[in-house]
Amino acid sequence: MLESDRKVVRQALSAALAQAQAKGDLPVFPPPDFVVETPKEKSHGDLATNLALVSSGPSGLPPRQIATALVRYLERQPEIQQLVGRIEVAGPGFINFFFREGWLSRLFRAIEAEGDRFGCARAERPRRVLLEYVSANPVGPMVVVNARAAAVGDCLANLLSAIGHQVEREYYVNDAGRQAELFARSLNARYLQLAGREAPFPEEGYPGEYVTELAAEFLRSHPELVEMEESERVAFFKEKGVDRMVELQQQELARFGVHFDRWYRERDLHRAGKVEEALELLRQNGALYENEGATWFASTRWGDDKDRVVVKSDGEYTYMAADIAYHRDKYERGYDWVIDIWGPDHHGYIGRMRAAVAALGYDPDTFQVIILQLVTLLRGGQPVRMSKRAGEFITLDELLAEVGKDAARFFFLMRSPSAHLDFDLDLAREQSEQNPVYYVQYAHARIASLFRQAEAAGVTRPKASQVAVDLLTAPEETELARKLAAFPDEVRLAAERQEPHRLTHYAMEVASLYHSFYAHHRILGTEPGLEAARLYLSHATQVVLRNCLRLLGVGAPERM
RNA sequence: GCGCCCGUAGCUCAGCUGGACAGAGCGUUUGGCUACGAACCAAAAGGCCGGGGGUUCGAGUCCCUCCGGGCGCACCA
Repeated sequence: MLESDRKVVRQALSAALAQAQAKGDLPVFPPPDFVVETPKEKSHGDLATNLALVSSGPSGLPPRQIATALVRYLERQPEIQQLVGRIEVAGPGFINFFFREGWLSRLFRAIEAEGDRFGCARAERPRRVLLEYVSANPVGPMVVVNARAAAVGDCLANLLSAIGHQVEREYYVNDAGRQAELFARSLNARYLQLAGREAPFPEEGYPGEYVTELAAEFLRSHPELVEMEESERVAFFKEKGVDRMVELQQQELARFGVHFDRWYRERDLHRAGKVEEALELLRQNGALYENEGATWFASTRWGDDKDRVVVKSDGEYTYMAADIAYHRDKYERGYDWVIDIWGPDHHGYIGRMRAAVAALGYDPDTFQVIILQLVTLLRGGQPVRMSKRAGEFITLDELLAEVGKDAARFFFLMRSPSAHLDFDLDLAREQSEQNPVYYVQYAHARIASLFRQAEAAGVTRPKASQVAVDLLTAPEETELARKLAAFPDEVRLAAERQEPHRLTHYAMEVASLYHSFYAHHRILGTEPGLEAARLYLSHATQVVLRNCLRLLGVGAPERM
């Protein structure tokens, strides 16, 4: 049901309860939390509520008795009389609402009026959100787990925007740490080797082929580096080599349809003195102390398990020092909701970062971490073993070449972020016609084809206000329409709970209901009123599918 | 040892913050194209929701406990 209709019912219920209590038909108790939802079972009406059930405890009355009293007051309300044809008390004490046909007309008109915006909403309290995700070290190509983070983060950003928040997407580039140093030295070694010099490869360096390719690129563009001082050359690679890697990562993600508003460089954080600043602020807040030559952050005072070192005894900052400064900077830039997507190997990090946010004087509840579980690629039913350190892994580009952008994104978004994902490459590639993504896209393309056919026959889609919705009475028609009406709700739920996978499931349900409708009912060439109504239902389905796929970042093809 | 995630159909997973008979995709079996796309539809088989306690009118969902799997617990990033 449309959210606006649901709101009407919810308010009517609250009013009915208050009136029944005022008149003494029900004892006085504080209004409980209750839900107004679309029942799974269609014989239970268009909307149902558990108000009477949850009132049983506080009132001491049997649920059905409460429900009966509430219904008496509901039926007197003009808003309900207009909207609802029948109200029943069912099961243990549910109140079920059966809507008049007018709701379908309202759905069509809403879709006509809102078009591409159908499903979106204005937030009651819009927030400035900074969503940070992927943030892989700039030392190699995107790997599969980064791709999942990219898909999830991108979709989440779309969702939060859709419910009215102001969202910015950010990628944190760790270009100042040990990994960047190792990468530079690996690049340096390959460069010298290609130039015909003796050069030992660093012990924990990056052995991947891409490093050699990048070295070759530098040898062509900067042959003079051979004569440069070793430390100077490494510094050059740490700067330019990393920059080039970041560029390659940007291009790779762009091919996946993922774009960031900002690539935030850790390097800049250090150069602008923001790490010192942040630590100074912590010091002023009494959050730092010295012990055994190191500087510690007393994070336990803000709920962490143990205190953390921020400046090592050798004078170097820890990774965390920079990260504290980075998160402070996010707040300084004015965001009031900071969301990070991290891998499961970082979950032990949440407590200390939360503590840091609090110690800096910000509300830790505005800081949220989504832990995204890992991906296992399956080939021939067997996991594909990967090791970044050994230089053996499947890159995002390789995945795209194998299964395509739409299938990859859809697969990544099919599971809850907190669940491990098994990605079956054989299924995604060799049996691509079996993929859920094609099933959904097919429904969209099929509707596009229908309208091409209609156009050739000189039939045009009517205005929503002209559709005789009472002609849509078959179960395949009403069930489809009910599902379409739930779209704004689905978007809101997926956004509020940060669960993009709801959308892929919803899309499959809509596609399934449409295919069933299509198989059971002739559209073109039926009696004109019916033809128009079914065309409009098809149009509405297409709008919802397109909007849903756009939120997912998956294409909605006209032909396939 | 402590913390987090996960145990639901043969496989991979949903399950609307506690609701009305437990769902989907893949796989298996069977049927359906001389009108709009068969990348589709229809039907069937398949489950003590890991085990055991508890809270509740009501538990796959919340609490306790045990079992099994994954990942964390650095002056690494």
